[in-house]
Amino acid sequence: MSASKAIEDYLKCIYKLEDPSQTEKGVHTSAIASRLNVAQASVSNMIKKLSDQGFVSYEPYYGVALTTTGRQLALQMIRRHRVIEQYLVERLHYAWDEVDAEAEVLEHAVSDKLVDAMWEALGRPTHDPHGSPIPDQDGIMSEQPVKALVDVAEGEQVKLARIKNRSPEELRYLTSIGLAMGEGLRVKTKAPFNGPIMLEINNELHALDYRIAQALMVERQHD
Amino acid sequence: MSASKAIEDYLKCIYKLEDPSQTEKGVHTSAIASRLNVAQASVSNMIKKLSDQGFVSYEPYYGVALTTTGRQLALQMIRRHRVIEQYLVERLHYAWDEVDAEAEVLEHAVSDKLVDAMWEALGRPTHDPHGSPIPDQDGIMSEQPVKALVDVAEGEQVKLARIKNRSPEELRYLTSIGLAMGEGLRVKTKAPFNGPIMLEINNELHALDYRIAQALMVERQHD
DNA sequence: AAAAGTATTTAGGCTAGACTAATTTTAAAG
DNA sequence: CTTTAAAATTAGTCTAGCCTAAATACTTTT
Ligand SMILES: [Mn+2]
Ligand SMILES: [Mn+2]
Ligand SMILES: [Mn+2]
Ligand SMILES: [Mn+2]
Repeated sequence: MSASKAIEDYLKCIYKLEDPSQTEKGVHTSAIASRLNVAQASVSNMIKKLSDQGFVSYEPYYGVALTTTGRQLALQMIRRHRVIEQYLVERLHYAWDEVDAEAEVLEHAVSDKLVDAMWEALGRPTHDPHGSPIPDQDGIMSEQPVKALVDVAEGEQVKLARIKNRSPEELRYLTSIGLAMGEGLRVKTKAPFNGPIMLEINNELHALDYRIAQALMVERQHD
Repeated sequence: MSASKAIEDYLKCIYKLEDPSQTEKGVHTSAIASRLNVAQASVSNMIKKLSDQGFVSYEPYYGVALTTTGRQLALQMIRRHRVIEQYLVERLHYAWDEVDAEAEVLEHAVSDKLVDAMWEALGRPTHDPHGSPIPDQDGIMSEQPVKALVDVAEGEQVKLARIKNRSPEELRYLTSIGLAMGEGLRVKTKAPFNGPIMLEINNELHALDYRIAQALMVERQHD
């Protein structure tokens, strides 16, 4: 009996919520509920099941944490998702704002064999169309040392390395101002109070909202 | 609200059962139950739902027939299934006995956009890896005038045009005796009482079981 | 035309996942 | 150290699909 679509999405969600924080507290059920757009009661229910099946450890009123098994399954799903995204862009002419919705469904339907066939056909890619790393067959994923655009100092020249944003509308907006993976940009000014960030892209000036900038990860431009 | 996986499979199943017979009676619920491996009561239930949603017309104790809407959806699913099969063989090195299981799941997960992208990438193929015709975007499917191998007269030379069989084991067996799509063969003798059929393939003689031969469709060899 | 045999439907249950409303627990504020 | 607010759990429903067992309705045989 393999994991259901629901279980797969919950594990993926928990993985993404526990990753960045590194706080000693577990993932809150409310965070899961809001990310998956389900009621908190539904999460409580599902967490109990995930715990019974050994995918998470759980302390009521405290938080959830993936077990080794759970993390493996989560990484397998992330691999599936990202390989599919990359394949759609590389081989079937999808745009980077179209792949996430398709992958979100397909990830539950493809076999391991198919994922590996796509991965091999692409030449074992290491990153998806948004710059996120693709775990290998053993679930090992290299996290690149990139930093958030909002932390870049004024005047610095960087290039776009990763976009942690799945909204098609926002992705299209970024395209429209000339941003694409690997594209160079310079931070001109940063308004206070988490205000807009002025960017120079292709000799054009653009004001980028702080919330959007938070999802953009950059690395120093190799001269 | 689009059709569920279950509904899609039921419609596809009904389509295939009503196609060959051309009897004036509808499709029997027992036939659906045995083909889908579910209990008859489950079929009764689902038929009621399909009828409510306008996919089939239904006369209790008589039979089921697809409506125009139902047939359209069924043909869309068949298109999806066969495009996926062909894509897996042509682009991802699948063997013809491996594609059906994968397609049976994927057909419920792919978008129309993806199916069309695969179809275009392949150059708008007209047939799947087993020789079955692929409906076009409007659901129009050309039925080729082939005949069953069991109806071929002794001595006749024909070529394999289609295999109505999804069992990986039997498909591999056919491969092992030298049969592939388009492969030429000659019927040497046909044993009585639906007995084995002796075939000459590549100058080798093979005895083929009648039940397997029923699924093989052939056309006259173009000299 | 009645009896026996099939085919089909009905009745009643089960599991997975979701929801709302009500309650309980923990955290934050005064 | 209370009071209040927020977070999480429990209780009770719902829908989709499936199941088994029992009751009907056709069909065939005698
Ligand atoms: Mn998903
Ligand atoms: Mn992505
Ligand atoms: Mn299917
Ligand atoms: Mn096929």
